[in-house]
Amino acid sequence: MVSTLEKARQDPSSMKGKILASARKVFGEYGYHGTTTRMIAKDVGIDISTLYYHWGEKRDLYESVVMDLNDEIRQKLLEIESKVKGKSLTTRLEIAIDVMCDYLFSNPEVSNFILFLYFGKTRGDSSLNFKVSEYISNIAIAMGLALDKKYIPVKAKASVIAVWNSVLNFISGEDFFRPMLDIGHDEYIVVVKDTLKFILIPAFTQERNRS
Amino acid sequence: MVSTLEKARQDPSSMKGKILASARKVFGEYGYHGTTTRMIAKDVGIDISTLYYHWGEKRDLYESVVMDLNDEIRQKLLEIESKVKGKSLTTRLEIAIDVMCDYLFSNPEVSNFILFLYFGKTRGDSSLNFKVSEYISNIAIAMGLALDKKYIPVKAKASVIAVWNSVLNFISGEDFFRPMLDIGHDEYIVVVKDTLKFILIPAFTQERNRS
DNA sequence: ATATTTATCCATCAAATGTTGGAAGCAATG
DNA sequence: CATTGCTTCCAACATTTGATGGATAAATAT
Repeated sequence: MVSTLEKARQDPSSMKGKILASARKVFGEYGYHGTTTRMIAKDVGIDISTLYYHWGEKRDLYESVVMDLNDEIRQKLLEIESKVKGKSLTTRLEIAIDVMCDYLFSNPEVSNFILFLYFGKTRGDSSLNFKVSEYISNIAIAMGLALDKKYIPVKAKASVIAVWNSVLNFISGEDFFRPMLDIGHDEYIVVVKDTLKFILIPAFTQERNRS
Repeated sequence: MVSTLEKARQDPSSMKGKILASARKVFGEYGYHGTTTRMIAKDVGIDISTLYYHWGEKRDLYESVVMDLNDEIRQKLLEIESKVKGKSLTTRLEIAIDVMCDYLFSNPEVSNFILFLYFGKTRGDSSLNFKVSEYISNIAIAMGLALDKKYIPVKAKASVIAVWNSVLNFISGEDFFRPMLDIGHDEYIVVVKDTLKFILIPAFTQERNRS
């Protein structure tokens, strides 16, 4: 399963690849239960049987999307990790925010999909395990919030989670929030980046002397 | 519709009230499409026909939940507004975070429901308008982030949105995030409040001198 | 006590949805 | 050309799901 999945990723022009891309998109918009196999097939432009021929059950297709996303995000985080090496904490945060925002704004269905995964239950089968856990730890280390790889403070992890969530929310909630701000898409991107930096950088860079 | 809705809120022991509460819970867990009318009926402990007798179509029930939540949240925000009056900015933020966290941790289905509303599309009919817009502005004013009620800076609004989202995410994502932190529920609440304060208070209280 | 309204359930329907079988196209191979 | 294997579509099936009609009981009114 994994090998065929990777093949589909490597060749987005193949039918399996096209289906996977559409599935990601539609699942991301409507969630698991909100998506019908017919919707995905229609998005690809094929008959529903063809979809089943390539991917089997709906659940299997869904899980393939999860694994696919897992890989893609791990790669993105590795990219960030290498880019921030040796920089100051402020610069590290700025780079991380910029790279993640650029990536997610270019692939908005990604953050939507992940949020569904976090907060929505799927009837019947137990929820999938999206391996954020290791990501969080890696980010904490890359950001310099944890010194010892063995022991990462709860506060550091929680902070990373908060940041990660903020990013996802701004991207996924654009349709909801942008009208409130009464600005265009491009300006929205700038505002999001600025706001994230405005909120996050002081927290992590200043000395804390609070109760 | 509104009057009957309010009646149901006022009397949670009535059948309409019990259905509304169950609907809120199940819709919050599984989203609109993930929820079946039979699931709600089962949660209440009644036959599906009885549910339809009281609330009519699924969509109507769903919209009633939205309106119900709207009222409840508006009330919560008014409560916060009165509590923070005259306090320092730091204290205002602390109070707001505490009150909202306490409320949402006691009613976890609320934040889940709202997140579905933000990020999930529902097939067919257009999305409901959850009136966050006015909330955001009111909070910005109550927090002292905006001086002029007529003109609220984009940055202030965006900041409030970020805060609001962070709270919702931590509460809704407890099942997902708490295992990463390897702590219990009560400690999780403490960590969430601390993390939010840790991140948010410096951002809003310090003088900013950034590019 | 009788009539009327209200509330609940059982059985059922129609549409939507996940899934499959089989026929038909199509390319490569012998 | 015939055969084989791969791909696609049409049609259909079984289940789920939103929704309703009608019988029955419980409450209320007259």
